[in-house]
Amino acid sequence: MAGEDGRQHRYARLAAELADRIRDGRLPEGSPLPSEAELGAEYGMSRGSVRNAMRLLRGWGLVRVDKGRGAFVRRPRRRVRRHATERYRQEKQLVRRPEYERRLSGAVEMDTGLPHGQVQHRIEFDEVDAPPRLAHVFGIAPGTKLLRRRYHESDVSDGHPIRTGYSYLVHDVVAVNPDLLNAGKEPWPGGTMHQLSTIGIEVDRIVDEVTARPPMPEEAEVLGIDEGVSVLCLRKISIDTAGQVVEVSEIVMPGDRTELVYTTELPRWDATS
Amino acid sequence: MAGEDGRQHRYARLAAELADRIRDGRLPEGSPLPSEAELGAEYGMSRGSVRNAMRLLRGWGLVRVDKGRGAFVRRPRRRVRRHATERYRQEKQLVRRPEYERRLSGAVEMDTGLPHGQVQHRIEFDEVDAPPRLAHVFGIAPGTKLLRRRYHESDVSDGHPIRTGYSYLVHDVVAVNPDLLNAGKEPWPGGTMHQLSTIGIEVDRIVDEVTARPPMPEEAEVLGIDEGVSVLCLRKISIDTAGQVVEVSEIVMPGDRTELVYTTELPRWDATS
DNA sequence: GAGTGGTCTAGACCACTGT
DNA sequence: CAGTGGTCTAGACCACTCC
Repeated sequence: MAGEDGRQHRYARLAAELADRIRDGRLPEGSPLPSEAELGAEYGMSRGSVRNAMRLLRGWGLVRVDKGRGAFVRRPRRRVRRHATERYRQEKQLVRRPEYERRLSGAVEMDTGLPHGQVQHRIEFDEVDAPPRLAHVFGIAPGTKLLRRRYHESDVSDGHPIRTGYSYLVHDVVAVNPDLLNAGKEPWPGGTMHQLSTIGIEVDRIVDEVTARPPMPEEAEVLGIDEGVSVLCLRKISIDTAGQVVEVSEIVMPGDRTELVYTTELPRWDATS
Repeated sequence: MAGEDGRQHRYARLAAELADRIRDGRLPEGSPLPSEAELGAEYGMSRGSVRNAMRLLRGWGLVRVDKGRGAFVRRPRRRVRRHATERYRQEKQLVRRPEYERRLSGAVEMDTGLPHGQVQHRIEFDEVDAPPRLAHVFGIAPGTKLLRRRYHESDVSDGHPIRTGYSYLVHDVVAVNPDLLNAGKEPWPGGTMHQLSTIGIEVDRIVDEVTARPPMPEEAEVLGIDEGVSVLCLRKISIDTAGQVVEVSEIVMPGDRTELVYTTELPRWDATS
């Protein structure tokens, strides 16, 4: 796998060489790499080529770089496992529970898979005209007023951002309950599904669309990742019992510390129900 | 969003500028970009900086580069939508259908969401000793012999690779039916779930773990994407009715043309069943 | 102030594409 | 053949961190 590829570019070979050193422990976790200048001298390459190698290593998640300090072997990131399937079902069940109970098992914590109280939350509300891509999903006219809620969530223990994104609701639909337009009411005990229940909406199913891409510069900054790392994009579409799309969330998560988990139960062959 | 960020680096500004030109149609789909030399002259930047900008644009999926020809505005890729939830349920139901029917609705086609007959398939079999990460998932001793099946799938219409990856089965378990060790029997009508049914295994549920990262060089080559594009990684774990893990698939898909779709049905509040 | 990585420059050679 | 992007070099200045 990491053989002697004679016909490779120098920077790719250097990256592979360093990756091997890291994987077999010759460069242990947390230890500093030689500086770019040193590597250049050691391997007889210009700094530009060394930097190309470093770009690969950072993308692979093997190396972290602190500006002004140096490059370090990254300890494998603890991934936040987001058990989407179970989490959605729990959130719906929770809607029917009393408020003190909803308060205890915050929807946000379920969402991220982190222990209770471990998630720091930030929300901003505003209103936007539905762009075509959203109007199409909601089945409404482009330009219809939407309530847009921007979320930032981060892990309290290390301050690392976990996800950021937008949740969209049709403004005039949720305006029936003015509390839903009030950012001061967030985080709402029981989450969005409970919010929707206050205006008589029961969510019937949730469709998650998952894609991946490199981060836009702004996302890289907000999520605290660098250019070379991927992001997981989740578009979560909630559909009510009438088949109407009631919420669309567009969520961006750092690819190097996120894992989305979906469970599909399969009907038994011998089951009669 | 694409405002005048005065304090940005030159290559980032150039990338943003070109991205704007593309998004508002001044650089239409399929049209060639100015060459790196021309851009450098036009904006008074060195070629290195222009290349940094191009690297961003390629990562964002806005620009495709043909070596020796030039850079072109990429038409948005038609994404292959993989309806995982429905696909798994269909595959299980299909197991109970007669062979001619299984043959018609090939599991592979369901898997990719492409029309029937649109998927080109390649498979290689071999045997490996279970590495710790797989032994742990299977609940077996590290070193236990596994049957490893490597898949390559591509779209017949344009030849683009769709996914590649490995499927692992415990060798001694599937060896009960020698046909399952025979690569010549692939593609198997009805897919892996039917294969497992021939040795008395009923799959009860499937757990999908989804992550994202930049491609390894070998994956970039196999999938026909370049360094800057992300890959979606899917680890699919099949669990039988006894709770035993029976198959682990590790699949890599090009992030710029793949979309994973999961549907979560939520029990009705007023339902009695 | 010395060392680090991030950016930028101005050259060079190469493999590949079109003609 | 000329033109393209991919690689590589040898310099430079900057902002930042650590001492």
